[in-house]
Amino acid sequence: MDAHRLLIFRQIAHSGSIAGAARSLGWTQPAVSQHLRHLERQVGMALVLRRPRGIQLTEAGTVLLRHADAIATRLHAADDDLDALAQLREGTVRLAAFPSASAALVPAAMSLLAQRHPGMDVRLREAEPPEALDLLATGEVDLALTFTHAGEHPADHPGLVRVVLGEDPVRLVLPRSHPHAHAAPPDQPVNLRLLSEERWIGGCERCTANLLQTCQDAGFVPDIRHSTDDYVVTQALIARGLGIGLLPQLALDAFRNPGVTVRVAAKLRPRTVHLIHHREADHIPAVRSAVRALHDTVSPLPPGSS
Amino acid sequence: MDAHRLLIFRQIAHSGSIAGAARSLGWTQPAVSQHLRHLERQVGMALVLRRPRGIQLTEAGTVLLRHADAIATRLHAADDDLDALAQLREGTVRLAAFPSASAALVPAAMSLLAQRHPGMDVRLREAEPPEALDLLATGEVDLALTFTHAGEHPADHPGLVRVVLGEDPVRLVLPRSHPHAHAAPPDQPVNLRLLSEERWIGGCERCTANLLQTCQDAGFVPDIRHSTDDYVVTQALIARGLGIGLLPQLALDAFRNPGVTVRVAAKLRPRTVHLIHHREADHIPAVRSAVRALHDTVSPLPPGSS
DNA sequence: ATAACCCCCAAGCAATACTTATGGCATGGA
DNA sequence: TCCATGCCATAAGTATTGCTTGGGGGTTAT
Repeated sequence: MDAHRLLIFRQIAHSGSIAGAARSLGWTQPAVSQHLRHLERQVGMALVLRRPRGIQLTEAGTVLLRHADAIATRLHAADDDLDALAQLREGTVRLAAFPSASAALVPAAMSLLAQRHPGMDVRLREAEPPEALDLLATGEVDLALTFTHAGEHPADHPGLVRVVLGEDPVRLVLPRSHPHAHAAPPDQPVNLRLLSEERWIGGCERCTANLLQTCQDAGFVPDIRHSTDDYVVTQALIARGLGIGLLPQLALDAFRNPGVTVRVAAKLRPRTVHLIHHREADHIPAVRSAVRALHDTVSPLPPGSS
Repeated sequence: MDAHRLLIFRQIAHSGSIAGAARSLGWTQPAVSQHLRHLERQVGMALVLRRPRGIQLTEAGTVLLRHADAIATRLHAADDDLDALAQLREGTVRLAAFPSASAALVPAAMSLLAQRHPGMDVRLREAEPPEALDLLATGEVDLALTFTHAGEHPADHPGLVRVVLGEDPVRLVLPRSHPHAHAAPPDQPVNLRLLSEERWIGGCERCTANLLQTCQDAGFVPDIRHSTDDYVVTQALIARGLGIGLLPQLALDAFRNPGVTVRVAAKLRPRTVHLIHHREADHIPAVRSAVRALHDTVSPLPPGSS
């Protein structure tokens, strides 16, 4: 059964004549006539009676018209649904992000997105970068927020595109009572070398690797006493004087223990935050708008553009 | 929304890859690939993600697939319905017939039809020939049984086909006690001239016209005392000796009053029974089968053929 | 009677649909 | 590691399809 011809037949049935259908289709009459003839040959039965003032449906034609109407309705429904997705009255984005971004960056972006497109549905899943990549590769999420530290070159998956969303500076975190906490103006970098005898707190696997690399650049090997990938725990330990550590600005934006002081330090290289998505993301409205919202959250529009 | 491409997309979605869809369609891979590209361009969104081992649906693709499946189901349902009509597991025929045919011929044909195609639905409407033609012309019935007397040439409507179904002999009907009722062997024609002084009973308008013509051929003008188009009434009148008349064999097959005798007579010309249908009737299975059944009822198959 | 409205058929041209040919990329086994 | 195999895409050529043009027949209304 040829769906296209079925819809032409529907036009014929509704307009009551072949010529009428041709008019409403913007065609000539023989064009429609030929389609009808082919359709009737295919089904092996007459679908209409040709009468002087137009056509009249046979029983088979009546039966077929019902189906044709149902199909036309479905096609319109499909158009409407796709239109809703295109105009972002609906649409889902599934996003995987690492913890500190999930806490600080993503909520802001989601809020911006909800404001722009109230009908959209954003779903966040917290995941460390390697897992986030897997989720993206298996299609469980549409977007992944990851980070790399300086010198790290990211593992790439086929079919995925990586764009730099921004830089996340790494800060030195000290107890409020620490001698270096207020030794100089807040914006003057601390020399890490002076902290080589401190007890340090490591973070996640890759953060700890970064800590080791940074200290090596500064000329010493840190004495890592504790390890946690939870920046609340890290700050709690620091506030109690159990060690000092490095934390990215995103984590500090998300949470700040009043018992700690944050300082910039020499040799601290920022980590890079990446946004990863499918090659086709530009052509998926919901994903595209989410990407835009994330970008706009990281680098807000210059003043004057509403 | 292009229904054809939508169904191709459905194949892609179900087979999980463009190449797979091409295989199941018997096409080459680029053919399917191009259709998908055109569809995606039309809807303005990506419908699938191209991944190394095949494709994966986007949100829009998932939405579209539901509609595509619904449409495919409808198309199959349409095929099934038409198939039922083609094979006469279903189907309706609306038939208009004049009274004596309705009583004698049509029930036999309907019974034959029911035996051949138990699922069929035949609907009879009794109507005199002129009305039957109108019903056919306005599409209220599919078939009309009419008759014409000798010399009458039938009014033709455009788009309708008239075929001769058979001849219906006209008989002389006398009271059982009438002098001519048994005056000679039953198959010897009576000379109408001998009945010129009788009282006659007329039938319907056209039957009465035929009576007048017949008598004129025989050389007299009949004395018509009563008129009825009901052959039961006619026979009741005759049985009571209130007149004599002419009746077609079909009417006598349908009903025979024991008080009358039927004779053949010279100059009596049979009436012709016509079957009228649309030009397209051959291509409407239900109508075609009804036409066949009527023919087979009038001229039964020669012995030896089941 | 002529105009207007149906419908059909046949032939020609233009758009579309499919094939062939080729290349890139990812995976899995020798 | 390299090659074989699977997926996909693009470009160009051909073949089919689809629509138009230009006939003609028929019925109805002015």
